[in-house]
Order: sequence, then structure tokens, then C-alpha cells
Amino acid sequence: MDDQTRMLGGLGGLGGLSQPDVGDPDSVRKQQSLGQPQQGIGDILQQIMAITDESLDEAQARKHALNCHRMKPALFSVLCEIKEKTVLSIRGVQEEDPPDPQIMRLDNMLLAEGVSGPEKGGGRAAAAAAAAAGGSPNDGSIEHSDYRAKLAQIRQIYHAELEKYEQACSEFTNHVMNLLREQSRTRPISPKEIERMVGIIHRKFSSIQMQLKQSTCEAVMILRSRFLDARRKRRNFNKQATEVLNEYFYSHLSNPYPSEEAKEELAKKCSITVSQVSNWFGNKRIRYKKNIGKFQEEANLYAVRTAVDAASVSAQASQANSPATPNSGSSGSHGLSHTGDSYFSLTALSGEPFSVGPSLQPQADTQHPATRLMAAFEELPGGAPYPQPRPDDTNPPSIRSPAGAPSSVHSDASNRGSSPAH
DNA sequence: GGGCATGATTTTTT
DNA sequence: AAAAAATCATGCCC
Repeated sequence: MDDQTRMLGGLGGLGGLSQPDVGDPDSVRKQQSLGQPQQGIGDILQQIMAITDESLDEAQARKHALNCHRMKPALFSVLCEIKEKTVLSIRGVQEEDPPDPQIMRLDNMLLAEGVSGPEKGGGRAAAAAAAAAGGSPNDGSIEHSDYRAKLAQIRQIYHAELEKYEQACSEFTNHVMNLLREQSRTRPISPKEIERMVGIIHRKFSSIQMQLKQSTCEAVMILRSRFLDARRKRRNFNKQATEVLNEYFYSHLSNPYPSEEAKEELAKKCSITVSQVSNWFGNKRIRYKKNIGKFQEEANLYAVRTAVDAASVSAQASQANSPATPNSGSSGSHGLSHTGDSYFSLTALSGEPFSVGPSLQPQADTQHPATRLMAAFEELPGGAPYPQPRPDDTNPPSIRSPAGAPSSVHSDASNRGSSPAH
């Protein structure tokens, strides 16, 4: 130790690292006397440089030799001093890196998707997140099993990769730390230094991790767009479902607005969701209205069907119909409900080019029930452009009667008498 | 592959 | 908020 401090003082002038002691009368003498040590340090440095060119055994031997070199403590001190200065500058450069916003975003998304985060709750979190984010009304969990499976696959790959990276990272870190510790015998390496190195390594690895996260996110997005975007996987409803819906539609042509309960029942019957029922009715109404002619055949078909149905029902049940419970009996057996075609006839009247109704009117008696319906607008008061039920609507009761209350969906017959007509 | 049918979504209207 | 209207995207038939 004493030896070292002496050396340090003596080596101060090496490489001009300390203040030049020009005015010092002793300096010349010092320099002269230190000529020898300077040479020695140069030797050591050269030997260190040369180590890399040698074989492992040789290097080990040389390293050992160097460690035992009498000038080694001096070199160590010099290196310490240099370090002292450079470390300061490094410390200045080194700033606290704030949590990368991008990686935070990725993390959040992976967490929301259930890819990262808690083990088993992940699945439910994913489903919830998907439902919330997708906003898609079709939560047919049947279809989601495939999605879940794929998501689980992604999750598995993600975790496997993550683990691999983490393992590699810690392995590499250990390796570097060992190396540095080993080297700290020949050159000064403070614990801080090692810490810094570890930090650098971790940052490098985390950038790889970010790539992994990014590509995982991408995979999830693709998966989701493929599986959860309802438009992509649009399937036509099965025949039975379409029939049930059409049956309801044409038997409620006067007011094709199923109540919430009716929708639920239809949904159950067709094994689709309520919003799908709503969609269907929305589409049907608009498309029917746009081109009644095109739907004539279909309308006749279903009208006949319900008529026959009703006839048999009334025959069997001896006209004991209870219109008060529409939903329970919404299976399409609610009589000839085609009495008041207020909705389409009126809207058709109010400006659409097609006018199926009037032309058919004269032959109403010989037409199919549904065709006859088309002419019903003649019997209605010509006012209300939007006859469908509105809570705040204060229209004449004659118009809104068929739909005034949700339960009156099937009570179409009630507005028969209310039309002043001819 | 074109064209229509159809379910879903988005925008506008009420 | 709910329905209408417009639009999109896919399914399906020829």
C-alpha cells in the first residue's frame, strides 16, 4: 500500500495526466529517477494488449505473471486515476432513463389481452377486454373458443420466449460480471461500474423484449381482427332462424318492431343474440320498404303460412285468443295480424316511388292476405309519418294503438275499427 | 369473377 | 336512445 501511494505520486506525470510541475526544481530529478518505472508500465500495457493474441493457456500464464509483476500495483494506480476522471464524465452522461412510454403501452395492451399478467384469470380478462374494446354485440361465446385457443397459443409462445430472453439475459449478465470481477484484479473496476454494465446489458435485452412484445401485440391484433371482427366472419343465419324471423316480421307487418322481450325470445329461438335480432329487423324493415315488390312473394308465402296456422289454431282453440300475452305466444300463431299495415303503407305513401298498394287495391279480395295488406293504407288517416311507437309520442291513438304498449305487439286487430277509411 | 343477398357497422335523423 | 339510411364486407350462386 505504501509502495503504491509512492508509485502513484511518482507516476503522476505519466501521459500528462496530472498538472505539469514545470516550476518544480525537483521535477527534473524525479523524472529522471522514474525513467525506469515508466518503461516497466509500458511493458505491462503491451503485454496486456498482446494477451488477446495468445492461446488460453499462455494467456493464463501471462496473466498470472502480470499479476505478480512488481510494477502491477503502479499500473493499477494509474488506471485508477484515469478511471476516476472518466467515470465522472460517464456519470454525467448517464441519466435516469424514464420508463419507455411505448413499452408501457405494449405492456398494458398485453395485460389487457390477457397475454401477460396473471395465469388463469387471463382468459377472462381477455374475453372482457375483447368484448369491451371490440364493442361488438355478438358475444356468442361459442365462436370464441377458437379465438381463445389461438390466444392461449400466442400467450404460451410469448411466455416461452420471454423466459428464454430472461434466461439469456441473466446468463449473459453473470458472464459479464464474472469477467469484470476477474478483470478487476488487473484493472480497477468499481461495483458501480459493474452495475452500470449490467444496466446496459439489461437495456439491450429489454429492447429485444420490446420487439417480442411488439410482435406479440401484432399477432394478437391480427388474431382479433380475424376472429372478432364480426364482419369478417359473417355467417348467414340458418334457414330455421330466418324463417322464424320472417314469420314474425310478416305477421307483424303493421308494426315490425319487436319489443325487447320479443327480441329476446326470437333470439333464443334462432340461437342468435338480441342485437342480431335488432340488426335483422333493422335491415329487413329498410330493405322491405325500399322494394316492397321484391318481397311480395316472400310476404305472401309467410302470410299464407300464418293464416293457415291461425286458422287451425282458431279452429282448435275455438277463438279463445288472449292478446294480452304477446310474447308467450309469439311463435307466429297470433291470428291474421295483417289488419293494419300502417307502417309500410304510410311510409310508402310519403314519397317513395313504388306504390304497390294502390294498384292492388281493387283486387284486394282475390289477393293473398299479405298483398291485401299493401292496400291497407287507404284505410288509414293520412297523417303520422312515423307511426311506430314512441314513448313521448302524442299522436292520435288511432295510429299508435297497435304498438302503443310493448305488450300490444300482436294486437294488430285492435286498430281495425279505428280506421275511419271510406 | 361478377353480381346479388345478407349480416354488421357507421352515420344521420328522429 | 332508437330507428333509418348509408355503407361495408362477406357469402353464395351463376
